[in-house]
Amino acid sequence: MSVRLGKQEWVDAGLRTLAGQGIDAVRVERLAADLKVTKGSFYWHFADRQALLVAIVEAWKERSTLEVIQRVEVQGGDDPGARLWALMQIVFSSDGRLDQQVRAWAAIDSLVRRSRDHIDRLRLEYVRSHFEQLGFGPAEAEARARFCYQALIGQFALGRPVQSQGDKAQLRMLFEMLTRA
Amino acid sequence: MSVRLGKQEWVDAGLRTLAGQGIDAVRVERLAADLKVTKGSFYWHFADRQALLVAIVEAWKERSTLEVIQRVEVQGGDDPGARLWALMQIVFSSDGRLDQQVRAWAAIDSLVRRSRDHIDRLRLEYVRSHFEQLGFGPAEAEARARFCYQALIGQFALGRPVQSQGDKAQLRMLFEMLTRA
DNA sequence: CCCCATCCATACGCAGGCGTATGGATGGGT
DNA sequence: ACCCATCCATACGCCTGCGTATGGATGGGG
Repeated sequence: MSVRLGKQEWVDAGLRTLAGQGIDAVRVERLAADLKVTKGSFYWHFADRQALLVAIVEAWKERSTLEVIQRVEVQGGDDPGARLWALMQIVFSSDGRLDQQVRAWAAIDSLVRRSRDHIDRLRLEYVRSHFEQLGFGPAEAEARARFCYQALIGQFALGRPVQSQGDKAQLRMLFEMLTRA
Repeated sequence: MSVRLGKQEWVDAGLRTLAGQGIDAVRVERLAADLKVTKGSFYWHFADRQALLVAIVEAWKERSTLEVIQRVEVQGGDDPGARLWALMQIVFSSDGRLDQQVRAWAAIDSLVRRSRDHIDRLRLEYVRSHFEQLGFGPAEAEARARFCYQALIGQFALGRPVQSQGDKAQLRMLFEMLTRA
């Protein structure tokens, strides 16, 4: 045999399909074709399709936030302003298709909605802490963090990641607007 | 007979289902059950499912923007600042589920993507004109409008329309941040 | 060497959804 | 009264996808 599969490969394939085609394209026979096996393999690793969907949400929860935070901690340095700017640059130029499809899914499935809410709270708290370190009061930090995070998610939904030089200039304007007392 | 149906009823039912369950739940036999007819009716009015989907996108394009602009023109008054504030209040407290599902759909279907891009340009231009009337230069107005619009779309994706008094206070902070020189 | 655990292929029944074919029902015009 | 256009119901064939049952392949431990 070439390679035996584990649950992980199925979850990864599911995440790829979810990001590109939406949750409804995540079907076991389709993934099996992508992985060049039959669904006999799938039903060895999973009880049913729903079990895969749950595993996909869990994987999204684990990966979606931690990896960004880690990149920020590495690139950002000590200054909270610099860290916030690094965070915005990283996250505003990232893909976001997976995030968007998870959200569309959350609007339909209440289980996914709970996971999304949890992740949103984590991320918002992370952003909020930066504004707090910049000296803003509780209400101000909360509002600015929310606006910053909403603008990010909105950019995902608009389907236009920051790439051009003009986009970057606009992003800098946003940063300065958000950090100006 | 109770009432004979036209294309309009099917499109309306499609929009309702799209907003609540996503585009993949928009299936002709399902809508037929909702409308208490059989799909014999559907295939009288439409060539196939794809024709309905096209009609749904067109209906979204027509309704999604004009009705908001009309409400703003009525409520807003003459002052561009007041009109912008009215726009934000109206639109940030609206539902947004349809908008979100259209965007998730646009991420998959290139035809829908073109319609979405068109609508986004229209709305952005409308918001931008307000900032221009407030005295901001081209680049400033463009950037502020974009962030305002992104924050709105992001709120839709977060699934939390403005309702509480605290939400409203935060929205006011956003307004003042966006309109402050 | 062989046996058992692990992993996958094949084949089946079932359900849901698409599109078509055909026949009824209804109502307005003449 | 009749007829025709409009609209809908019913029934069918087809395909896709889920979940199950069963048997085959592979590889490591006794």
